[in-house]
Amino acid sequence: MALPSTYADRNCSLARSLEIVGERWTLLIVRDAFFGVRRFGDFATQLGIPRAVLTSRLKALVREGVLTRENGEYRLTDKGVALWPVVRALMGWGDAFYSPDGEKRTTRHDADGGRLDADGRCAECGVVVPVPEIRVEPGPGYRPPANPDPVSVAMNTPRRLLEPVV
Amino acid sequence: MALPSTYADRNCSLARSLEIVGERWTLLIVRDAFFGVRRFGDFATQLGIPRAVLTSRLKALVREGVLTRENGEYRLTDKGVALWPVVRALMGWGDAFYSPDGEKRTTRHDADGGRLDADGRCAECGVVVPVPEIRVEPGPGYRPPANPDPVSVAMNTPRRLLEPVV
DNA sequence: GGTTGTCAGTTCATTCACCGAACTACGGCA
DNA sequence: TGCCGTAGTTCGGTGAATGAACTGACAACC
Repeated sequence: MALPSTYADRNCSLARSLEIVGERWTLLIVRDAFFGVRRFGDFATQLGIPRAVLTSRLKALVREGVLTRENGEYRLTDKGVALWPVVRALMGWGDAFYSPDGEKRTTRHDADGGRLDADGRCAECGVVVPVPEIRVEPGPGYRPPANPDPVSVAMNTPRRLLEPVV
Repeated sequence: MALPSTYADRNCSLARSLEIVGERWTLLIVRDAFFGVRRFGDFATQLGIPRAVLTSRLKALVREGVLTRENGEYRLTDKGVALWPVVRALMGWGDAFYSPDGEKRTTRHDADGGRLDADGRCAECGVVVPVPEIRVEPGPGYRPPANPDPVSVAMNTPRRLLEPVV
């Protein structure tokens, strides 16, 4: 998004956040990182994003401390992992209003298999499950794509968040 | 944002949500609506957004059922109010990483004055407070602007969400 | 050593969206 | 009738996104 740097309303953290993650593609890159995508080429093929734009976005995310870049792999930092409630809230809203057959992805507590509610709390044990212990799997609203690329296939296989797709 | 309409990953509600609220300015307009802004001119002055862009965004939000337009006033629908967790999550992340003196806005349960946690739950009575019963007031990280416009002044006065600024 | 392939990123011409300022439409109202 | 405020629209200039082609580094293989 890149609101004007001399932004009028400096008193809103929403505006501040959007300066970082509000630009086009950025939050989708972060989502892919949660789902285990780490390599430049995998982001590019999964998102269909122009490579120049991907380069620019990854640089910005590394500069802002949302991702780290270590020997060719991009990974979420703690600051990046802290974006999970944002991703969860947006996925929840989309599921609620644009997915008539139910959520497209189900999240569970990997340890006991309990479903997670809108706040990320496990229905079995009641704790707010940390991101690395969340398992994601296709939900009732999921529709398999016609020509899936290998990265998408891996992403839609039941898996824990942050685990590499390799 | 307006991702290409022939979007590759139709299986992600995050992408679907971003098609609606991911464009530049859109979420700031929604935030203003939560804070009681209802009139075209008030959105324009408070956000400093080009009027043509504001027209386009408001039309899109009405078309998508996030806002209604009734005799010159734009208001959040239930679908729009359902975006509150998204706004709250983004404000929380910005507060956590870009506001060293603490949150810029504090949310309370208007009935008993209890602080709300990250999930919107009242520290006093423990319930998840419905949006119209949430009171917002400047927090410890708030910095009064130099030349505040009347709309900003009204928005930064303690008030309940959705109450008109007039 | 040379060929082939892959991966990560750059370059470039085109298209598109945003920007700011000026302009229009329209309803009060005196 | 003239003036003012609100809510938009129009328009030329500018910057960013797009997609395709290109570069350069590196490794495997023969």
